Amino acid sequence: MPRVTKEYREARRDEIALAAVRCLERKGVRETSIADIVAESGLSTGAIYSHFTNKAELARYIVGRYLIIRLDELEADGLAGVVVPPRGTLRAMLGVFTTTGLSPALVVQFWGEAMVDVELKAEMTRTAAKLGHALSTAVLPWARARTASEAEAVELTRLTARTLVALAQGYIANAAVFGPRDPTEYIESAASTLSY
Amino acid sequence: MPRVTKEYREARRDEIALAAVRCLERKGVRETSIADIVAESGLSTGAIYSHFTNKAELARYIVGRYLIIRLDELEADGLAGVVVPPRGTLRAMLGVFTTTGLSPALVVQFWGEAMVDVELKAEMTRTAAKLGHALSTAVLPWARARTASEAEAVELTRLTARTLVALAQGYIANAAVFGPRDPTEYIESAASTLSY
DNA sequence: ACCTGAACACCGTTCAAGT
DNA sequence: ACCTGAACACCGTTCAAGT
Repeated sequence: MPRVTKEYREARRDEIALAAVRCLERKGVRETSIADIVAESGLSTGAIYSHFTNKAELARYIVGRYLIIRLDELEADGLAGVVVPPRGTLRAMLGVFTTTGLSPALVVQFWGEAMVDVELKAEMTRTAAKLGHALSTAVLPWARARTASEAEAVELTRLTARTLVALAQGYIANAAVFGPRDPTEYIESAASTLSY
Repeated sequence: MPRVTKEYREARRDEIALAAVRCLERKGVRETSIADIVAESGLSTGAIYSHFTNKAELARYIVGRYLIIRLDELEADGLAGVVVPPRGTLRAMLGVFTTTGLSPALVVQFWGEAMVDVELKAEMTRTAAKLGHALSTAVLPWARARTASEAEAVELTRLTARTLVALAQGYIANAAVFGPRDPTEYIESAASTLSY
C-alpha cells in the first residue's frame, strides 16, 4: 500500500489547483506567480512542486479539469433521439458556459498560452474532443432528419460540430474583449446577419 | 529643432517593433525576452528602453500599428453606396485577414495579454473602433435597403458590425486552436448551421 | 540626445535537509 | 513520501557613464 492514498494526492492537487484558479481569476495567467499560489494555498513552494512538475503542468491540469463544459443534458437528448436544431444546441452550450466554469477572460488567456505551449494545446484538443463528442451526439438526430444516408448525416454532424465550436469561440472572445452579451441576442443577430 | 528628427525616431521605433514581431511570430509573446529582441535588432537593452518605456508599451505599439485590418476597398464601396450583403463583408474581412497582418496564433495571444493589461485592452478597443467604422460604412447601404428609417438603418448597422466582429473572432480563434479553415466554407457552414 | 552594458529586484525551479 | 525554504539561473528594468 502507498504511504498516502490516491485520494489524498488527488485532493491535494485540487486544493492547489483551486487556489491557483482563484489567483488566475484575480490577477490573470501572466501575473500570477508561484509565490501568489503559495500564499493563497498556505503551502510551500516545494509542496507545490512535489505535486506538479512545473507551472505549465499545473495550467494543463486546470484546463483539463475545469475548462470542460458539461453538456450531459444535450447528450442525453441526442442519445434519446430528440431532434434539437443546431441553434438550440448552441444556445444550450453558451448558457452552460455563462453560468459555470471559467470566465471568458481566463479562457482567452489559456487559448493564448496554448499557442506557445504544445502540451497545453494537446490538453485543450483533448478537452475539445470531449466537447465535440457531446455536440455530435446532440446534433446527430437533427442531421439524420435532414439527410438521406447515415454517412451523409455523420459528415454533416462533423462539420456542424466544428462550426458550433467556432461560433462559441467567437462569442467568448467577443465577450472577453468587448464585454458581456446576451447569448440569445448574439445567436439571433448572427443568424440574421449570415442569412444575407 | 530637435537633435534627431521625428522621422528618425519613428523609423527606429519601427525597426525595433519589426524585430520584435519576428521574435513574437517565432517564439510567442510569453517566450520572447527583451534579450531576444536585443539580439534580433542588433541594438542594446538601453537603446530599446530609450524608445519604449517598457515591454508592455512595445506590445501596445505593435497592436496599434500591425493589428489593423485594412478594409479600404469595402469602405470605398460603402461610401459609394454599393449594396454588399453582410456575408460579403465578412468574406472580404476574413480574406484580408488571411493574406496580411499577424498570424491567428499571435492575435489570440494578444487578446490574452489584453485581459490582464488595461492599456493594451484600451489600444485594442481603439483599433477595433477603426475596424467597426470600416465595417459600418460597408454595411450601411445594405441596412438602408432593408429598413424604413435612417435611425433603424443605423441601429441595424451597429448590431451587425458587432456580430461581424464576433464571427471574425470565432474564425480566428478556431483557426488558431484547430488549424486553418477555408473562410468561404466557414461562412457557408455557419450560415447553414444557424438557419435551423 | 541617444546609446552602452553592468547592476538590481523578482520569478520559476531545484535540492539538501527535516518529519 | 511529503514537505520546507534557502539557493540558483534567468528576465525585465534602471542608471551611471560614454559619444
